[in-house]
Amino acid sequence: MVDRRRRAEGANTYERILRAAADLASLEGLERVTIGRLADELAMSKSGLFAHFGSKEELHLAAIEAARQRFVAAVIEPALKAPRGIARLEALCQKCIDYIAKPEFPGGCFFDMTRAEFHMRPGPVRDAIMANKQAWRQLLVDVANQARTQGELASNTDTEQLAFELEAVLDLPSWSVGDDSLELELQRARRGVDKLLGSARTPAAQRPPLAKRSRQRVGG
Amino acid sequence: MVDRRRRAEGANTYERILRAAADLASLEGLERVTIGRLADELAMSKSGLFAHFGSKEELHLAAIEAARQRFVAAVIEPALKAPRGIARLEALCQKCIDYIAKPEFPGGCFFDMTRAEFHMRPGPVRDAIMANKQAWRQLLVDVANQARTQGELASNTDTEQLAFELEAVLDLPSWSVGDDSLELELQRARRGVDKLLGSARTPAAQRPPLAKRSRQRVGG
DNA sequence: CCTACCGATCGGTAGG
DNA sequence: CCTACCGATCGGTAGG
Repeated sequence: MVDRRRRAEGANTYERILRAAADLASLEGLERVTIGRLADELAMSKSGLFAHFGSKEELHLAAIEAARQRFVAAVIEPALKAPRGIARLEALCQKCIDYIAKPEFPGGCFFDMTRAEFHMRPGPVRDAIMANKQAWRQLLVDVANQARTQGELASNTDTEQLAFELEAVLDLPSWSVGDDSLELELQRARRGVDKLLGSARTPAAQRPPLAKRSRQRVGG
Repeated sequence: MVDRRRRAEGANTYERILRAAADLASLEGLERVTIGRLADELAMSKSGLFAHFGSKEELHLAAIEAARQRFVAAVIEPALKAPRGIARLEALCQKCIDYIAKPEFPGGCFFDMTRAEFHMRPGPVRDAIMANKQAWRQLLVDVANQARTQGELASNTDTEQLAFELEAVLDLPSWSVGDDSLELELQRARRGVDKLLGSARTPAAQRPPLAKRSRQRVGG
């Protein structure tokens, strides 16, 4: 039964370890992703688990890479189906909110959590986390620039400022995961995104607000 | 020399422990504020330090209370010197940015860090951290309500939405403390605050933007 | 405030 | 992938 399920999920041990590691990191931070706790959770011996990695730091780096792939699959790939420009920028924001609403990681956003934990701890782990957050910011800037070039955002739009503001409202609800306030905070994030895009949008590029749409079409 | 300095700072052992605990928590999280590390840093024995508290959880709770007092002294008390309403709301935002720019805590905001760390870990520590964050949000709402009542914010302003958006842009620069991007992120936060207050402000309540003022008068 | 100590857990290794 | 083990550190206690 267990063997069948494992085969059906196509998850080998290495992948199962990294999934459990990223999930646990989103709940309590990478610091608490210890070899002993993971081994217990996966019903393995410590050394059996550890043998997949050269060190705890290598386990952390592998968990970050696994989390990156999950974020890309949950947020970026679906949003890239939307046409270039304002529709794609909106889709990125919507998918990012969905990714917290129906948590890909049980504790909220893996990268918000680990950035908080490691931002003052120099080393490869910090660098990998920060590189992912910077790539996300840059993606927002790039897609906003496309929208501006296409005439969907006002020509004087400061797209780096806009990306900062979008990231700010998209990040905040992470800390309400597991709390009664989550739905309200997510709705405020949706409205915040709408306000930011609405005020930068040119009249020709008006669309119904995110906060009032129950589902968004992202097909391209 | 050391004795003289201690007396001059008026810091007894208990206060010194809690200051070091909150500082370290802002850098690496409360999890890493261990009795052994604190004792080393303060040149005390583990048990001598531990004797001030009933448990590690009590130490954590005391550190949170000490951090609250430092936040109040650094941000809230100075801002409350500004007159009620929009000036006070602006002063709260400015002082909150200053509190990251010239860090009261070496790792950025103690409460941003510990909220990330504990939001999914039920218990008194989580509750105390969340209560502080909620009180800050509610203060923003209350002061915004005063501004609206005084006719400085448009009568249809959703002050809970505004407080969410202000908190979002004020929180984000915390994660750039210790990074080259800090100054730029702080400037974006200032501009974000200006945009939010500017678009909610009534024409009668226009003021020069935060982002362009080198210093703000907060006297009442 | 100290020394001395407890069992549990940490990251990691030896050897298979 | 396992058992068995290492020294270091954890939170906490005994006794002064």
